[in-house]
Amino acid sequence: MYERKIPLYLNCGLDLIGEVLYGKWKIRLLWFIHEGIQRPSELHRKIADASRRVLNIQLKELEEHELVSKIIYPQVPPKVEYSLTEFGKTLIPVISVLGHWGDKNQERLRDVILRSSKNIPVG
Amino acid sequence: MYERKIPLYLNCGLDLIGEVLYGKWKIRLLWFIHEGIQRPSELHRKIADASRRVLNIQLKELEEHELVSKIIYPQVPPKVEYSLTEFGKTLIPVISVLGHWGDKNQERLRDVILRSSKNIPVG
DNA sequence: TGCAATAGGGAATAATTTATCCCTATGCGA
DNA sequence: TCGCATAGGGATAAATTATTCCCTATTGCA
Repeated sequence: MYERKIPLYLNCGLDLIGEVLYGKWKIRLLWFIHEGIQRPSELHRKIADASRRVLNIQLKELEEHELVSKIIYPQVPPKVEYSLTEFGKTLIPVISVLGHWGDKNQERLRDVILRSSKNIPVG
Repeated sequence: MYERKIPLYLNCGLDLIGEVLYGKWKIRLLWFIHEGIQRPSELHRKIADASRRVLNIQLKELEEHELVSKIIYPQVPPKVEYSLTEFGKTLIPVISVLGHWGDKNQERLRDVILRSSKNIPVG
């Protein structure tokens, strides 16, 4: 397992929420699970850009952080279902706020992000 | 300059806000600037854990994303001041929501994060 | 039998992000 | 003159995160 070399910063609320939400696909995972997409294979299909591997790893972290819970049905072929814990559900309004801000400012954001990524000076 | 090899995902609002807020120190920078700490040297002192270099880079990205604006006073020794743009100010309530959730759940978060980072199974 | 679907781990590598170190430049005060 | 403060860039190394590829196992279906 990977061992951190730079310590975590857990001083304030912003550090803490950052720690559990930081990860390329985590917010999306939480959101899709919230929307009822609960089986790993479905999540993989929905988030096709991500490698299966990372999704598994990030799901496990979400579980360790008690944001989602996992039920393994003793069947073959295997069946697994994720759902939000009560704690995880409290994050949904927070994620909503993020999403709304992004949606509301879509055009401008797309514009500045693309311009910045191409390193075009601000006109 | 670094050239991306994996394309950006700019589909929904969550992707977009992620793109501008992703970066180890960006939220903190926005917050401190919001609180009136505006000169680079002050920001460096406040965020002492970060290397000066990255702060400069992330400030420049925030500027390219039109969240902060920069005034360079033609003086020696140089004087520079950052402030939030109108657009940047609209992010403050969003960051507040993040911070509040983190503050409210401080203890639990600290607990699960530390446990997870030490790879101790959920008891 | 051969292949798809299911869930997921190991190892190695690539991509990306941060950190470290050193350099420029100027005026002020000891 | 020496050293500090100011702001910030270049090159390179280190740390972190994500991707790719390959492997396990079982049942059902053609």
